Amino acid sequence: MFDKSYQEQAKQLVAIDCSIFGYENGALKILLFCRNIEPCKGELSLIGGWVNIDEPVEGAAARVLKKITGLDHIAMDLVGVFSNPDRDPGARVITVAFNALIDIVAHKKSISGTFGANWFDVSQVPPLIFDHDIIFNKSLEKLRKKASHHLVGLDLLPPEFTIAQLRQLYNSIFQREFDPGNFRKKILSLNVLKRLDKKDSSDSKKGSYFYAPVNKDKLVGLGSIVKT
Amino acid sequence: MFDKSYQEQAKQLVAIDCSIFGYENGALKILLFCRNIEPCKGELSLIGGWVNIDEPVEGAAARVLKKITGLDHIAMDLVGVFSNPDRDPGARVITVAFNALIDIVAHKKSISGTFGANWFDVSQVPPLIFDHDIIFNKSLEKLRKKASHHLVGLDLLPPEFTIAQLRQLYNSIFQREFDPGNFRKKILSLNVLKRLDKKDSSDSKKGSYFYAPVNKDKLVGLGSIVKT
DNA sequence: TCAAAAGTGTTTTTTATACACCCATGC
DNA sequence: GCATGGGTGTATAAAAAACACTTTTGA
Repeated sequence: MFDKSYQEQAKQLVAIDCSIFGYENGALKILLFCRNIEPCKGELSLIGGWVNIDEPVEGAAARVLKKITGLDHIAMDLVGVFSNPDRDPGARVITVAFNALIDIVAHKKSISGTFGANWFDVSQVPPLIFDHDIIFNKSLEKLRKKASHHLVGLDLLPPEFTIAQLRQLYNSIFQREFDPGNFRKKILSLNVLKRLDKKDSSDSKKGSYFYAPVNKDKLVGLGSIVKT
Repeated sequence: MFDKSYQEQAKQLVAIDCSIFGYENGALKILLFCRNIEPCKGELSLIGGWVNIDEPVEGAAARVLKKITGLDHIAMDLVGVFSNPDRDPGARVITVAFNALIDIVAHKKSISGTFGANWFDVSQVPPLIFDHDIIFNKSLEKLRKKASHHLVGLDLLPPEFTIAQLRQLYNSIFQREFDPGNFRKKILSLNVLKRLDKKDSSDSKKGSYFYAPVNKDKLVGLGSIVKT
């Protein structure tokens, strides 16, 4: 039901922006970049990139993430489309925003510093360029929504982790304290984690067992994990 | 963190598509259109339109909806971005998909027939052009997700409705039978509807009270209405 | 009078929450 | 031994689900 033919229609610039989340030292972090072109050169932003005409927007996001992190198959979710005509003072640019969740510990060395990238605690994010503040806020909201019915820990934590580490991650995502006993029961009742024979002794004298997902595909549709 | 300057980047066509949902005679319906331009002229599709360079994507969607339905302020939600390079055989077109919920009864006359538009029961949707089948499926999924924590009835039903009508709407959205007693209790416990003094006698001898929202703004964040 | 849907009440089950308490161990 | 976080159990509260029953009234 198009009211103008394809030829008559104006084309426009399309970009993607990614909120790259990581988790380290009990805090949820986001990767921010020092912009190296005008306008707003030198200011902080989410990572972005153009969408080429021969790739879907998810492809563009994956390409940018690969370049930044060296990783394929990063967990990604659509956050929204930001398209106010004047959102980018350089030109009319429609941007599609994604969340990306990565395991900082395993990949920190290759990321931080390069591309002018630095991790920031999500509770202490400085002002960003354009509408990136708005995008970031919506990203965080989406992350919380996702975490409430999906074990996001498995993307943000190393492949083997303790229940306490997962709980602390949830504490930092939702900015509240989950009861250790109840959280453990809830998570284990989902039947998606198996206990390993290894223990982690860095956080307690007794040591706590490592867990790993039984099956990465079984981590969706878990019902509510936490109330929102 | 753009790797090419604005000038070097290829521009592209951006469109919106809307899944317009309505509810009538106990069935959830979607408005489909007979496409009047090539390619795929004469086949069925969702309603779409180009995004102009001086408007956000939501603006384009609202503009198209206004043209089709005559209505402003239609409830809209982002469904997703569909951008496979070959999704539209006519050209590379990135489309942003939205859900729109409208009250069929009040506006049917002005819609059906015009623009080659017709309402289809969501359980009997014929094949659509391009990737519109995929878009439609995702739209339905999003509608269910929204309905599980938001009283979507208030957009799909007339301004005054009975609890039974709302329940039947939920039955048709989720394709299951909600218990009349429990559904009533759940809805009324949300404290967002007020009972009117009028009764509707079309569905029962006894007649049932009409209800209306106390405040349109209070209909978000209601916690879970139905389990998903 | 009776069928049919509206509306209310009760019981049972499930789930969430609060919190007491034992366990293992490094200091 | 004892402080510390891991891990388990239990008691309570809240929510969801199942379902019995009462009300109203047109046919």
